[in-house]
Amino acid sequence: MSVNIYDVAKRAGLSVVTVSRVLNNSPKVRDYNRQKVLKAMAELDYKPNAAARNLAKGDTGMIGLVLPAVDDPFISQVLFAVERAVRERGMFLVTAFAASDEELSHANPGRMFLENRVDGILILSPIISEEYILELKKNRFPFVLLDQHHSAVQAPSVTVDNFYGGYQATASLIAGGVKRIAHISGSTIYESSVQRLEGYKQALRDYGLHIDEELIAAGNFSVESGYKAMMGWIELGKIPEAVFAADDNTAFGVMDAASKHKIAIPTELALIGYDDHPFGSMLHPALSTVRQPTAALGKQGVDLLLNVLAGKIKRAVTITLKPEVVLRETTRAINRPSCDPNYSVS
Amino acid sequence: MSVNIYDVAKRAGLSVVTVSRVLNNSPKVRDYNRQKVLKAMAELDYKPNAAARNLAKGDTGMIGLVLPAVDDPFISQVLFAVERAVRERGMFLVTAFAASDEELSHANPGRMFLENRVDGILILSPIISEEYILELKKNRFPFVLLDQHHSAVQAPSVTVDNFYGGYQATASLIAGGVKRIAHISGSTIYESSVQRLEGYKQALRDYGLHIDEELIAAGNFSVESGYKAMMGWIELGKIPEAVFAADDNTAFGVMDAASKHKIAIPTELALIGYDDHPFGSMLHPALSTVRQPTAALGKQGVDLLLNVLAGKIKRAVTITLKPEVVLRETTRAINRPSCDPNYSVS
DNA sequence: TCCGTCAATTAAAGCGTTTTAATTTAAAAG
DNA sequence: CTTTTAAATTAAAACGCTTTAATTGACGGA
Repeated sequence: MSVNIYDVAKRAGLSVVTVSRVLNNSPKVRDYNRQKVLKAMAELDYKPNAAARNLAKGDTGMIGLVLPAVDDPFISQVLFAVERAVRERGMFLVTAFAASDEELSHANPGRMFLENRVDGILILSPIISEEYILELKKNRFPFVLLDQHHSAVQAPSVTVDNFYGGYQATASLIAGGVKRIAHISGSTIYESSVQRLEGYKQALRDYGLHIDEELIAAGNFSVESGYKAMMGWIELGKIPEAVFAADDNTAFGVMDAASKHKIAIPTELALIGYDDHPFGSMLHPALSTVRQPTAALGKQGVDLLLNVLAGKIKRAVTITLKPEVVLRETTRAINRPSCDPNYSVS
Repeated sequence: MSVNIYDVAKRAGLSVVTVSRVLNNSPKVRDYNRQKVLKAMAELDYKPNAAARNLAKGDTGMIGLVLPAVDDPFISQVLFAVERAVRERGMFLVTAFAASDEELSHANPGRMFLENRVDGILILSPIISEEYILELKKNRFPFVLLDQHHSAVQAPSVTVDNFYGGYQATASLIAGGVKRIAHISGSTIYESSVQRLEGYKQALRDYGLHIDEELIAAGNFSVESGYKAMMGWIELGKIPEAVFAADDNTAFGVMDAASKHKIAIPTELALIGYDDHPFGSMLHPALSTVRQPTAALGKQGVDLLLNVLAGKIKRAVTITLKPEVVLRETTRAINRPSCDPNYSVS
């Protein structure tokens, strides 16, 4: 049916091993013969059979990525970075989305390693169950955790320092000369939310500012939660001078509420988000934010997994990356006149 | 090293074929024996080797998806739908993102079929080159086009009726009692943009409205392009009564500009976008839009490809799906008082 | 009791590669 | 010109499963 390595060998007048060597660009093939093989391949339109190669070599050349099925720029960016890194290493990416934790633990990712479909998996889902991770460990299936601290279980992982991000975001607000700084948190089931909140608190403490629990609202990484929190403060007549939102979505909600009540940003209200959502830079005023190293997260995650696969990793190493504050127009920078008309809104 | 089918057979006291039959749940295994096999598998923690199965069966159990690496809800939603459909059919999804057309044509997707990594591929990228498609056809590699009309090349595809969407969006604006309706198009290199524009024009014609070329702005599916277009009309003193934006991003830009100039939506300016971006429903006012059947697109795409793989498809069929107008607060519906204070902005 | 039939099982070949070990060829050294 | 060494090639086994064809076994009818 389809042309195989024997057909190529016959056409080239050489043995299959020579053909195989060319396929795996082994150095021990005379250049003259290599050309003959290449020519035969081209003439026959030969395509190596991946299954056969995998079987013989004992690996799959594929990496699995488990991630939540949510349309979020952070997730997307990491996904792109992982795919690119995997591709650049000559491998392929198999994606397994999980709508729920339940689905995640049992359906696809399970099959992915139960059927030996991939050489190893990366797990981006923040709500992966400990049980699932333990199962992977028990089965000695290679994996790396992305952006999650699983304190209970030792596992190789690449994370982003959310405490640092929260601290820096708050500090950059403080640097604008503002004192009553509110925070709208993300869902507290995520460790990242908790860390950002802690960073916020620590910054306030370090700069001698009061921590007002009434200015800490519980959000859930949604536009709506930001809108509601801000509306709550407005209705209470307790409008903060600045808001550190747990993510940009939340910040967009704050902007929406502020715009509705003619609260000028950043003169009356300074604002900073988190995640560097692409929309942020297009709004007027443009949203200050904390940019996560998504590209590095993806790339280093893949590298770490590859090292695990190569057996180069002894213990459960954790790589921690630092996010970066991006100041745009919703914050008042130190050197920026706070009443510059360019920064007033509508 | 790892436990294989022979180990299971030995443990169960049966032959490998019986074990294989159980694996493929063939009916011709006595239930008593099936239990023995299952028990042995569990005891030995047996995991079938996918490569070996693929080699023996002649397929890979994998579907490839080629798509652009852009963070866009439409893309994400189709991706989720495809992954789910693929998973539900017991297969796996291999994703290949392409940052550019160049990268798309030559790098990953090429390898995907050159190495027989997948049984077939779905192509979501709107800017796939004709050359690439022809190469797939020439190689008789099974594929299905998603959301793209490739008039030049006959190929099985699932598309969404953008003309219809543009027409309905415009018609819904007209139904609100508005006459001077502007349009901000998407990049005209996309057939979808052209179709939406044509639908818009046809609606104007059908309702006896004048087509004013000055009210047709060239956008590119970005917040910025919407902002600029709207600002352009404002500066020209030629503010339309309504805008049909080629996508929600563009509409967000329009809202931003309107808010900056205290133009009330929908009383002074009615607005409708396209794509049903999750943000749209969270804004105040909530954005009216055209929802694309992303779930159906993904699912039917997979089904069509599977039919192609099964050899059930004779000619290059094209399935066309219809989008759906979602009216929220930025449009004035017929039965809705156009001056209701709830709909005025800031 | 024997034979035929059907169902269930087994033996063996094959899927397309890689890889180890053995062999041939070429080149260099004596 | 022979021998030694290295380089390149070849033969054959292995990877783990599926599948075709052959075999065994059980059962009922004559």
